[in-house]
Amino acid sequence: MQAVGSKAQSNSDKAVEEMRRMIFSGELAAGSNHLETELANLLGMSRTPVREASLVLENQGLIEVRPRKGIRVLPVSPTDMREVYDVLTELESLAAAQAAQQGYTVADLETLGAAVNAMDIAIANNDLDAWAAADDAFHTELVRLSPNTRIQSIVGMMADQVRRARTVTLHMRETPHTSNEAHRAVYDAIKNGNPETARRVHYDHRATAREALLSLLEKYRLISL
Amino acid sequence: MQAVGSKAQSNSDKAVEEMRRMIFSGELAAGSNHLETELANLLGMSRTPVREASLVLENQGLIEVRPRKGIRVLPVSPTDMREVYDVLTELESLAAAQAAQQGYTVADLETLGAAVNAMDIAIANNDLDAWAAADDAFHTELVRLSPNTRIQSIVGMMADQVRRARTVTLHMRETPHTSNEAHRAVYDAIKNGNPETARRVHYDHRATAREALLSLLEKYRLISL
DNA sequence: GCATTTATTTACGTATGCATTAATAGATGC
DNA sequence: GCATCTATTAATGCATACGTAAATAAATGC
Repeated sequence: MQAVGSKAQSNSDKAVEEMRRMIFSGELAAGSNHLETELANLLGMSRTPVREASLVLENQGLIEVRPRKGIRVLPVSPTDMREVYDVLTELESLAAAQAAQQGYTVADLETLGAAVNAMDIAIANNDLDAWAAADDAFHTELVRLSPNTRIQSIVGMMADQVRRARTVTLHMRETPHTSNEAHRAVYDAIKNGNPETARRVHYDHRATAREALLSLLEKYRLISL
Repeated sequence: MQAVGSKAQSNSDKAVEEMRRMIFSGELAAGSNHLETELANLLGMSRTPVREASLVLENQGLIEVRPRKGIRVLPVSPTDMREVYDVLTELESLAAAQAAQQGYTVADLETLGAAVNAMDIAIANNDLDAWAAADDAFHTELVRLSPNTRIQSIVGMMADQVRRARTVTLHMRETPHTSNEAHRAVYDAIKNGNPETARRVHYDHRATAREALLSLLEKYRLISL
């Protein structure tokens, strides 16, 4: 048998998973360089799976492979964040519109609704980490409700970058109240089968979030994350 | 020294290039399966660079790696094309709007203008292949004029899929006159610094192209390309 | 002392070997 | 004749070895 969550994976898969985790946790800091041999030792495997993992992570935009300089964890600049948010804004809005068009039942929307509620509770408890987790869940579920699998994978990659930036910025800003209203409005629009409302509300929400983040980065002079 | 175009590349790079070429030319047919050893022999190298190339092409959505079944060239279905066009529609429209906002001079827009003219000439000569090449050039240059590098790479990947479908459909349809008018209108909107016009015209253009392609695929019962 | 050349180190790219294990063929029982 | 079990085949995942070339250090000339 095989555990539900994951497991039974190759070393190459484990290397991808571990390196991702280390990048997000900061164990592999942004801008830092690491030789293949170093990572291989660190992960207890040979260079081969590390090389394969590097290719995957490079394609995902998390690292850069520079022969003889090492594998470099890509720093995220304000410009990067603007690019990422611009893509997210367009594609998630379309996903929201398409989700609204699908004619989902309330049962289908359970996960999305749960995420909205979780965000409200997290705000009430002033628990920013729980809020971030619920926010992630909302956006993940939103694109999952779109039939477009390409949007799902692209948004997934862009969301990684947002996640990296958020580990730095999460506790710098005001508690995100208005954001929750937007999420609930998007949820309602999908539930009520109103594609254009869903699209517009989500679009504005992401555009607002983008500007809030960028001014935060500027305020704290965060030119590299 | 090093040739301008490419060269001085590793076997791994060559494998990516060659396999891409073979996929687009049909030498590696959609749906076909190929073992690592087979491709290695074909390309005159060992399995190692072929494996690395496979990972890259898998991330680009051109193939699927199925252990012991072989490397499978992914067929493109009408659903895939709809997904691809939906993403292209959103992101290229944003690129067009951003390009219009940049305040480019006519000199900056030379390549884009040349592509528009080339399309007109190709239509006049009834040369569909030249038209397709110019169309590619237009869309590539359009996103290059946007400052968003992520849009560039995502659109590049999606455009690959369009290219694959077009090798089949190009000679099936009517000569694309109206498409040229749209391209010129987008060019003009960018030149005149009119972001919203650029966005809207391009959006409608892509949406129209999508529907035209999908009805063509349906008409000829092309469920897999 | 500084620049330039030469020697050394070492990280990478690739080939190769091997254990593992999935897939297939063959054998056995009913 | 069909299902089930066993044996064989072979493709993969990974470790390892090695030649090559880049980066660094050392040496030489000026």
